[in-house]
Amino acid sequence: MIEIATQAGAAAQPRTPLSKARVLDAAVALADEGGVDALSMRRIAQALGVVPMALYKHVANKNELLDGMIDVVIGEIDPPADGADWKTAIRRRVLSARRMLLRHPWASGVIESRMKARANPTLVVMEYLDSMIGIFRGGGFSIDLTHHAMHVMGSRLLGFSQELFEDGAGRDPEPDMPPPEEIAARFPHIAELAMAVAHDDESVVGSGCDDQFEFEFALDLTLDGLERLHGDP
Amino acid sequence: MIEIATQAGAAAQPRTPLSKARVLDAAVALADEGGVDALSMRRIAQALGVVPMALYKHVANKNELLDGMIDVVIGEIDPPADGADWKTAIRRRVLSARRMLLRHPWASGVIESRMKARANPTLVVMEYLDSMIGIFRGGGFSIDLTHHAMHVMGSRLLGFSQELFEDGAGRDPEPDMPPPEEIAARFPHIAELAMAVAHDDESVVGSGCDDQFEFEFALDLTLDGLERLHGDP
DNA sequence: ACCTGAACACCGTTCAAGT
DNA sequence: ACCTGAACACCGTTCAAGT
Repeated sequence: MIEIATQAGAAAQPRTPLSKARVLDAAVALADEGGVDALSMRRIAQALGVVPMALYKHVANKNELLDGMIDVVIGEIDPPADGADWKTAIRRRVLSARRMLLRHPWASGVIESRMKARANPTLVVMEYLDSMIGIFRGGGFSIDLTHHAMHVMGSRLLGFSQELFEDGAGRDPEPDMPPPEEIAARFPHIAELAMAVAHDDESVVGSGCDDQFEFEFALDLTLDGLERLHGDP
Repeated sequence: MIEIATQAGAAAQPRTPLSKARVLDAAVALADEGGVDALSMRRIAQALGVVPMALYKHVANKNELLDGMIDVVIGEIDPPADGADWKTAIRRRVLSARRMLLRHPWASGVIESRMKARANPTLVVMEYLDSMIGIFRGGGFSIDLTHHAMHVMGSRLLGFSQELFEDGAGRDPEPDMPPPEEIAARFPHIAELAMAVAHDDESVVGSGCDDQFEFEFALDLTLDGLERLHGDP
């Protein structure tokens, strides 16, 4: 009876044994809902009903955990559509990657921080890059142009927007900020642009700026540029 | 005598009173030499010969410190060259920003993390953006095209390379990485590219890839694309 | 042999005690 | 009134003690 009672009590925390996949899934879920700041070894362990040290049996350290989380989300990107020309194949895959990033807003920051830390790309990321290179090569790009294309695309290959600022809506008004009219007077060009954009599409609430449109605009400008270089060498 | 001895002892730590500028300069210097991970309130205080809490008289918290550091390095970017057409004016300024980023490798990460935190851009950053918008407008860009141009340029306006990976040289060989020949077999397109690049310019040691050239290549492809949109609407 | 609690060396920031 | 040391609530990770 004592054993049964103990098992009933243990049923609150999952009985399925810990695995690397379960640790990574818990970490991704935690980051999805609370952002990357809410991600700590202690908190992942708590979510799994496990003592913090138990995690270190499945991931060597936090960096390996982050790499594993990257692999999980990269795996969500659609495989390359076959039969399409290089331009639409690249385009579709990048847009799929962007949808993944919108589901996992923490991912771009984690990927970037792992790059800055001079970490090696994971095998999953290399697989992704290899397949992207293959699309350019299959489209008839020379090795040199493919090399340049990979640099030109850069993080956009993974759906990064490369914008300076995120959507401005829902930002805390800072106390030391001058009032809007003074801002407008000091930065006339920003004010002019903000006015025009706000007036342009009144339908969209918030930023008054269609992120998806701007992303595709920039992506197409880049792909068109590459196509031109590919066409007349 | 005791007072003199005390002053002589105090001469080891700077006697000039603390100011926001001195705090920021110390923080920038610390980040320049040790990276952003070496940056902590406690360590800045130590470098200034001051108790940690003394910093909070000049910066409200660490976020305000980071914003101040951003302002310091943005201030190092050359002012816009007047008399030049829009394209060379933008080009020169972006290249100046890139030189700044190479001097302060931590800056891009700090700027990005402040963006992700949905912080408002500082007045110094807004001044920079306002002047960049002004260059496009002065070059005859319509409001709409200027708006798109600012999105297309994105973080490249501040000299960001937007590359997926930094220079691969000097990276720790990870233990779980397969041997090079297996990598080459699993990722044939990457291998082909790496071989070609390494063979291409044997003069450059390390990555075998000219970062400055690739940056300008991508920048010019973008500016050419904008010029084309500007020219034939 | 395995698991894990306590401990270590940090961190940003608060707060009360001391001058 | 001002300054600051100790303390708080964290963090990733080590390590020895207990089973």
